[in-house]
Amino acid sequence: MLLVQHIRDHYDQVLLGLNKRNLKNAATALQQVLDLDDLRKSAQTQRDQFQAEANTISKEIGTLMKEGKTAEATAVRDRSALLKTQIKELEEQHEQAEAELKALLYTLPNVPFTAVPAGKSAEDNEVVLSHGEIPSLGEGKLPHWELIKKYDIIDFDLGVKIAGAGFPVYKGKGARLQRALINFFLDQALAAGYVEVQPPILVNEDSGYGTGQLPDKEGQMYFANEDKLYLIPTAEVPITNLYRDVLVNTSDLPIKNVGYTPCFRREAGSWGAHVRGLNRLHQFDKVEIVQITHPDNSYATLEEMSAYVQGLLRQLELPYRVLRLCGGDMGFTSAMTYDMEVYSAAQERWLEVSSVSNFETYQANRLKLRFKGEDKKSQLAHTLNGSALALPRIVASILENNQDPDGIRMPKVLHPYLGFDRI
RNA sequence: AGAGAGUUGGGUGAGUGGCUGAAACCAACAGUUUGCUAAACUGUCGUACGGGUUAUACUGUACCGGGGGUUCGAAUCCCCCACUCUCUGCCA
Repeated sequence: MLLVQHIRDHYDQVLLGLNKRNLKNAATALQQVLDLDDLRKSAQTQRDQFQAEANTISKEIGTLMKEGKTAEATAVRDRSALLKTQIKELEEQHEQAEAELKALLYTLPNVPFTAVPAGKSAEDNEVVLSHGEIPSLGEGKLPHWELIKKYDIIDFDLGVKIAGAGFPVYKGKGARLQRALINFFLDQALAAGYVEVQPPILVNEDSGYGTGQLPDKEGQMYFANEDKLYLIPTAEVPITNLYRDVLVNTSDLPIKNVGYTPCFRREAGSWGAHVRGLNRLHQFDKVEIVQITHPDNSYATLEEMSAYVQGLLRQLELPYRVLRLCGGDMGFTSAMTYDMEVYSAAQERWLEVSSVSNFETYQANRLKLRFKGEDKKSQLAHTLNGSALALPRIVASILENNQDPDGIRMPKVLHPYLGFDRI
């Protein structure tokens, strides 16, 4: 959520940023924010004055009663009653302005960082770099949804029986590959200084608001109605919310956490020709890295996290490219995002396997995640996160890129985790 | 799921409807002193939103799990909700 004070102080910059996102009526919305805030303030100032008077009167009455001056006390009481109705009126004004302001702020996305390119869709994203060679497979190359049947390692039909489309069943070497990747990713993160956490995979409403999935993406999360809990779409939600309502010391920063969780996404309305096989699932596994940093360091950290994720892809021997997302394609809460895509050689297309973002104070403001600076004033920290990595599309590209007539070659780094080197 | 108990500042923990933004202790921070360490002593020490100021100072209001009510006045009384703990039940 954007800070009103920030909008006030950097109006032009915020407006420019929101325009970069192609947000309609940005200027109107911002002006409305300021108006509502003014309204809120003036109502509060007046209410506080009346309340102060009422408080004084109450004390007077107490004294008068003690001294037995009942008649005088009753007289003062009338004034108090009048104040009370005025206070109530102003209170309502204040609450309404505040509620409207909050609702409006919830609809405003984060302001893109200056380095974010303008643009409307994925086509306008900027390719920052590419790495690795795109393998040229001969005739008879199979897409991963054929390979998994051929080698009987992932079964979608069984998943349909148990749950529905988009819930695969991993079997035999397929299951082992999942476990190997998870352990490999976790071990790498540990080596890079991340502290592992195993969070709940169902979260309450407050957590959903904390990281911005609510109210923006309400319909995209599975909801356990009986207990009012959401199944997490990403470990970002529970891990970042560990720090909701937390005031940390500057010396505690940066905080680095990594966690493996299954992720659940309803993906309502996003099924089509390009989502066969592992390309899009309702349930998938992901290892997520989260950092909480001092505002001065967050962009250096973003680069560090990007480099870290690229290191994983190199070790897995996958050709990849890094995109800097344009304003129109960036997530609602992000100030800048890098997407990492691997090349899937049978499908002959790039697949997004990681998204690394800096949210600046956007999440921290909702979370009330602050640190005490050297001037002993508390200020909002910056939050970042990234997939490191999401499994299904990694699996898809490993299977497709490494296929040969004799089977599928496994990346070297996984051999110790797998206990085999081919499928 | 049933019954009971509870929820107060960073922590522990007092608190008869006005003298309580809240005792005390601990922690933290600053300082004094004994050669250093330890100890002792003194002081500071919640958050949010306003007013005010170049910035301080100063100042108002709210907050004792959340919401509502009674009252001139609520941490304290009443109602609803959430959560935690204990026992019983169930269970990996």
